Amino acid sequence: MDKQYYPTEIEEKWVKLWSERSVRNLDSEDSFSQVIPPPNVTGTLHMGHSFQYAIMDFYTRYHHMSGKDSYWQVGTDHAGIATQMVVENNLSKDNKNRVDLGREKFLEEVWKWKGYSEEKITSQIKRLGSTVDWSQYRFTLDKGFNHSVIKAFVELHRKDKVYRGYRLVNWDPSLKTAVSDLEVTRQEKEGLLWFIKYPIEDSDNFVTVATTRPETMFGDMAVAVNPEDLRYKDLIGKNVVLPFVGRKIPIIGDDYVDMEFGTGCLKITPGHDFNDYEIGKKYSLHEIDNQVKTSNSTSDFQPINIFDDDAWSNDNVPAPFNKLDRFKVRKLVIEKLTELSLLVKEEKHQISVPRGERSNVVIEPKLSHQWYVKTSEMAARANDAVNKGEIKFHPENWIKTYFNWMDNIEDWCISRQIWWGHRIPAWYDEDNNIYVGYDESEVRSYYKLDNRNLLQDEDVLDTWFSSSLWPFSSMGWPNDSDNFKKHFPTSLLVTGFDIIFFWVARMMMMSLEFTDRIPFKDVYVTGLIRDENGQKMSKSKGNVIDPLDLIYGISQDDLVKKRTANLMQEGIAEKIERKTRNQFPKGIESYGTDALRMTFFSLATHTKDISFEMGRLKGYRNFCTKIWNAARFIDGYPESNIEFKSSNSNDEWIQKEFKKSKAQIQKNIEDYRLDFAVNEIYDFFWSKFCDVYLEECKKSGNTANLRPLLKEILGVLHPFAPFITEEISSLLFNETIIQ
RNA sequence: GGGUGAUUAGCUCAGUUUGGUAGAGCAUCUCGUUUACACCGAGAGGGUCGGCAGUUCGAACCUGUCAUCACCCA
Repeated sequence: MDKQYYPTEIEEKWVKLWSERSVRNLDSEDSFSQVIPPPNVTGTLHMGHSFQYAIMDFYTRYHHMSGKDSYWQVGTDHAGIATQMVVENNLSKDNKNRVDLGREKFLEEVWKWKGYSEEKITSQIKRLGSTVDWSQYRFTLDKGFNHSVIKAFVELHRKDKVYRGYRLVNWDPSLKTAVSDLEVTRQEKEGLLWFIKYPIEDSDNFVTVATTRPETMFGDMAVAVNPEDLRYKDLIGKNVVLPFVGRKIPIIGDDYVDMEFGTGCLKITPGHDFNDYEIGKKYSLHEIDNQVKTSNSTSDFQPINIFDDDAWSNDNVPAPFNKLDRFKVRKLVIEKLTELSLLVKEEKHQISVPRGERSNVVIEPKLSHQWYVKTSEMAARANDAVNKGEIKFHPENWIKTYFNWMDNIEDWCISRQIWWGHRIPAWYDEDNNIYVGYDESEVRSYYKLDNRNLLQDEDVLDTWFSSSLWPFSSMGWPNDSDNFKKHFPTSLLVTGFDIIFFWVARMMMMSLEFTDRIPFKDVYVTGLIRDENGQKMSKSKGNVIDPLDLIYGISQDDLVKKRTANLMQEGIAEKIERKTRNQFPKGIESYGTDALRMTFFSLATHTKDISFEMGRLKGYRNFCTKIWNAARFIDGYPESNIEFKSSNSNDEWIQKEFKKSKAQIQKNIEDYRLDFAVNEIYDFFWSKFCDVYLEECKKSGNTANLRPLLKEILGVLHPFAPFITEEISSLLFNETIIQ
């Protein structure tokens, strides 16, 4: 044995072994199972993935060693919007774009990219020593998956739980697709509130409305005031004349209006604001002959849309304001209102700007036809399972976050106007009648259609729709596969708190809907890995650490190169370089996978922000060396008992301590407290086994129990540090720990 | 506006259903190269546990309140 432990070569040997065969106890009837949260095929894996996979691998190995058939479902996610964006960006470097290529050619390009990314990702998962079952690998857009997604959609539709609706959606004007509420992030910002005078019909008076979005005035269909508001009470029922447009719009009274805000007069733009939409619907606002009317019949409601798909003004907007980008429209509106002396003032105002999670472009609420999942009934069922304790969150506290969202859940918009994804199995005839089915011929027979022309919906499904089927679909559902029968529902789900809504909740709803069973029993919610200052790791902050660089080490120059390559923003490279050179004067040393794993375990506390700090890693690297050297020392005493036989007080003491530690570790593992568990094994091994027991053995010469004891300890240590324990086991005992 | 969480040693963090002497890793200091290990050993320093008030024989922990920060939902 070398004097020091050099992990990388040894690890690669075991990586090869574990990735070529599945680590399973197929004969066992006892199941432990989990599914990997399938990583997006958008690129490579980061610290957060490694962190979670370390935990998943821990439990897979732990339960495997207890004799169960421990099954870890592996796979990747097609990640619709995200992946399509990556490929589009790559194409744009060659001055090509999606539309020119056409749907078919473009999809070929995406599949090519998928292959590239998938290979990187799988090799990374392997490199961490993850004991997934590679023979069962799935992709969320493979043929079988498509079958289950179509089935899910069609069944939901036939149960009246999926419907097509025409309403306001969050529209991303750069991606030109609808996105769900969850895919919109809000940014607090100092903005302006404009006060605009609208002339009252047949009068010389005005009402002044306050708005943060003057450019939408062309879509205004009413002015609302609070009926209790003495200032405006008498105006209710009168009309104002919309400047530039001449449209007459009513002044309505509704207690939704906050009298304190602005002037107490609210312009109502149902086509471009979610709240206004609700008010517009309530009064069934509709335009006839340049005059907006109210009615009692909801079907009359007809919002005015003033923007195209790219958020440029359309023909409902008069010249010179039409055919312009929305921000130019705003500028021009302010200019012209000023000229007409209709602008009273502008005031600083905190606004929250909605942006697309992926594109970072300002979201424009837009009227369109989209597909929706009815969620209320499904959510109630999922909540039931949580309330009954069938599904448990660890830490328990996340249950609050879960309910906070589930209790206010809205219908889920699942159609996306992109190309990469599961095409929606809906067809339309020339009269725009809708037919939903497995394929065109099934549709024709199901609806008993003549040979009328049918066109399939161009849109694809939200990625999270397919992800929500992952726990059962990845195991073969709707077919009754062996894996599905044996390992579903799964035992454990390890995932980040950031996707409780996106994913965890939706899996619960879908699983109960389609299998009548919960998808998993325990949900281990992890925090998010951040840098040593608690900052999110991101390319633009230049603080990203690649887990592989911690395993292998990296020179300062290479690290700088890596962090400054392909930056989106200009001029930050220098700052990043300075910071990086300062923080890593000698680059990053090689620490090995076991040290990284144990560092992750020690960080798996009940906190949501996890600062990754090199000191920890160093501590566990030292620990690995300690393990190695202890084994090397013991290797020097070949005379040995076969089993531990207590013959003096030192033996008795260590036996007692070991028993205590084992019990403590087991409890911690069952409680999902790997931070406690790894502390315990560290303390036992170093402070008790090495510092006390080993030293006593040296003094007394009673060394016959060292080998059997070490062997037992290696077993306990294995799920924490699989590589070094296997290596020592094979060197000293000529056998492997994991069979 | 509603909700959640955080504030403990120079740094990063623990503090385990139920209050009882404040812990770890890294960093620092002293001594030590006696054959497992200097990625080591022996030892040391370092904390009014965010502030205030309360409950209690006793509070980092329970209650109230204030402050600062972070995140989520609208």
